[in-house]
Amino acid sequence: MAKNLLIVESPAKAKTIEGYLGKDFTVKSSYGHIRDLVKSDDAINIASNFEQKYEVPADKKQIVAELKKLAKEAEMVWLASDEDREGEAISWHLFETLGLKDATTKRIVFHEITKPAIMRAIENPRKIDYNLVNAQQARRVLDRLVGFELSPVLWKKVKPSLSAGRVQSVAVRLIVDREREVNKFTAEAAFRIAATFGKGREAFKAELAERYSQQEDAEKFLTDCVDATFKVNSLETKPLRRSPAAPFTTSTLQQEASRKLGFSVSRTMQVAQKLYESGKITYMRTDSVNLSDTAINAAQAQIVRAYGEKYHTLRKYKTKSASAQEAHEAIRPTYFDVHTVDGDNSEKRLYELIWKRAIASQMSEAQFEKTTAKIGISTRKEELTANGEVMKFDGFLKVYLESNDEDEDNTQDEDNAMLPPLTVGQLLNMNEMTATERYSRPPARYTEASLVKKLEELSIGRPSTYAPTISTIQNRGYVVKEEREGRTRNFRVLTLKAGSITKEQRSENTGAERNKLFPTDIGAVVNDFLVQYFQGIVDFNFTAGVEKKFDEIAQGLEEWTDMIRKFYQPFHIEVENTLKTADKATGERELGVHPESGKKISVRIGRYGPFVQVGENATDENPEKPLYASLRAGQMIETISLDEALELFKLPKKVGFYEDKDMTVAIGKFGPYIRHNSAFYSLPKEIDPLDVTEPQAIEIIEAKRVRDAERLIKVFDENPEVKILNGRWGPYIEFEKLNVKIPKGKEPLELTFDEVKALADATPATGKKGRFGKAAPKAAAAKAPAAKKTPAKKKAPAKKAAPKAKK
DNA sequence: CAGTGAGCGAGCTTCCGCTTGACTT
Repeated sequence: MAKNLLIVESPAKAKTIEGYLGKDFTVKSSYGHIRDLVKSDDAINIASNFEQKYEVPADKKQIVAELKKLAKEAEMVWLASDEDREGEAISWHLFETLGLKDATTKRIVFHEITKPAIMRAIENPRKIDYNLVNAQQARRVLDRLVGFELSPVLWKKVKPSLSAGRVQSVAVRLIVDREREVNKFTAEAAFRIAATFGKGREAFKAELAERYSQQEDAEKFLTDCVDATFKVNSLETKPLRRSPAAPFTTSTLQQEASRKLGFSVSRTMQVAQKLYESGKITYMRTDSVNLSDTAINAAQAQIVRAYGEKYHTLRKYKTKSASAQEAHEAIRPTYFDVHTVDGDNSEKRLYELIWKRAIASQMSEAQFEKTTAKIGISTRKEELTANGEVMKFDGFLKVYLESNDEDEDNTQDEDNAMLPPLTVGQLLNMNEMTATERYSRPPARYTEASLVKKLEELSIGRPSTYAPTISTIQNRGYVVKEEREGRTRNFRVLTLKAGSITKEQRSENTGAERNKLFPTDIGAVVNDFLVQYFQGIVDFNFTAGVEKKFDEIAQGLEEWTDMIRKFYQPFHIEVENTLKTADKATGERELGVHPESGKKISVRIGRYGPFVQVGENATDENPEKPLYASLRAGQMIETISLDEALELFKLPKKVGFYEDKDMTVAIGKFGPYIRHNSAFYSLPKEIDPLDVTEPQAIEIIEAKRVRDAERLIKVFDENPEVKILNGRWGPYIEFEKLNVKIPKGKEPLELTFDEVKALADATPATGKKGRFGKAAPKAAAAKAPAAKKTPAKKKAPAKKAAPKAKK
């Protein structure tokens, strides 16, 4: 039996440390927090000084039991959870729950998992820091009070099952605000003048700083240049240096993996977790840019060996973020001499990114020489500017270049091309000059990763919660991650070449979006409600403010219950007042009146989502019912126009008659469809649902029947609900409601009913509730539909069309 | 899976931060 039990938070960490410490130590993991506030409303007794009721959740019972047993047998228990607020609280919960004794318990901390760091920690034990624990309790209690008092207000005033919280509600607000900025934005066009000079490889480009909003002015400029001579007025050369970025934190890793690899933040974390568990990288949930001395030395050795001494520069990075708690190192490879790893493609690519970024962070600056040439025009006082950049030393760029969110913007291309040798006074031959109309761009919508960046800047959320927060706001239906098609827009180009000016109109696609976050109507309504009644909570500085208080508590300068009381009393009064006085929020907006009937047309949120209503609600005096139509995907209450709303009432519409039944056309969740004899037939994209003719509709129905017939391979006489079908991935068995795979090598047509039944019995039922069914039966019904919206599953329906079309 | 848009009012929903599995396509 080991004399010492050492408890850390993560099992992977436990394994590593066990290797450092030898036989006298058993190292175990608590798997994070082992206790939490009870789920019910009596978790915090407000009248009794915010006394909390904690419990060990079901999935932690086993761990706690094991730790308890080991603790009893050990001579000394070492609590080695992280050195931050949450970590200190974990140690305290362990102390309380395991029934530890002061005399046989030691608290130790380290910021890096290296042997010297661990040994140093063991030589310098301390006691649990109760100020820090109190700061965590304040954080926990505040979040619970906010979340569990605000959410029920939303259930009453907006819709059941909604949620609000210190972090998620601000995240939604950022997205709603940004969407409104984009909607408000009007693009302004201006002509940019650019010219090319020189021949072949010596050709270069120069631009005019001024922009012309009027075409006449741009044209005048070009006309003036027809007979002008061009001369180098001045040349300036100056050195330019670029430094590498700091090694990754959780937030910067998520951003770069999104930009460079196209990963969602949750994918990044899943892949990083795998790399961490297999010992390839250090811990992936960190806000620190610090590297251990061991790491710095190892990186240096790698760089010197691979690239030479002059490529190495020792650098120590300081974390910018004020809220950083720095319990870990930056994310880096465990061993710098491992350049690539085994595993699937995403693991390889993410590892490579982490390796390069960490190595580059210890490399020398890149050096450039930037040349600026001003070119005079004999007929105008303005000058053209040409920039050229020559790299003198690549430095860290040998391995890594950080990208930024504006990389897609290629309007400024070739900005750092090379210039040919030039001299002041030199006359230049102009090849071509253009005046191109360019539009200003609206602020960019958030991606998952740029939202994380913004939240981190506001000190909202922690490395362990960025990815879950982004899932939450999508699962609640406040936000959707979507593609949007752009529209074409014309722009004018004037070209001066060989002494004459030509004008042409070109077109570009604008406003197209990929994987951007859009607010939904419910997101906007909830946000506006919270902004109106709970300004203080959704204020962007709310978290920063309470964090300051938590710090004071951690330093022992303030009593945590005092702080919470000062917050809670006014907050709770606001909650009560809002419940009493606020109207139900539906986001209702009046669009105008119907051009023919003169009836009022309005949009609002109903039980099944946003819809348009024509006419007033029925009353005793006026029993006529209003007309309703749901908004379509991509339409919003805030932006829908009267014409678009009227358009929605053109469907469903009768198309004709076939086999003694009506055919109607409408648009559903999965696009336009024809309905005939209570069956549905999807409309191909090329056909506008408003223009479908009777023969077209019949053709579509017949085609679907043929496909269905081809799909059916065999029906069993024993049970007509058992069939062999041809699916997207070949033949499969449909056994009542269950889909069953056919084992390889079996001929589908030769299967007997008994064989099929045996296969079906061996196939576990897949019901959507299955996953939540056991652990949280109550949550199953509510969560199953929400889960459908997860982005990972979106791909399937999109691809479905392809194989079908081929036939 | 694709019509709906009221209410007799049961019983439910919900927060943020620490950690990993165990699920399916």
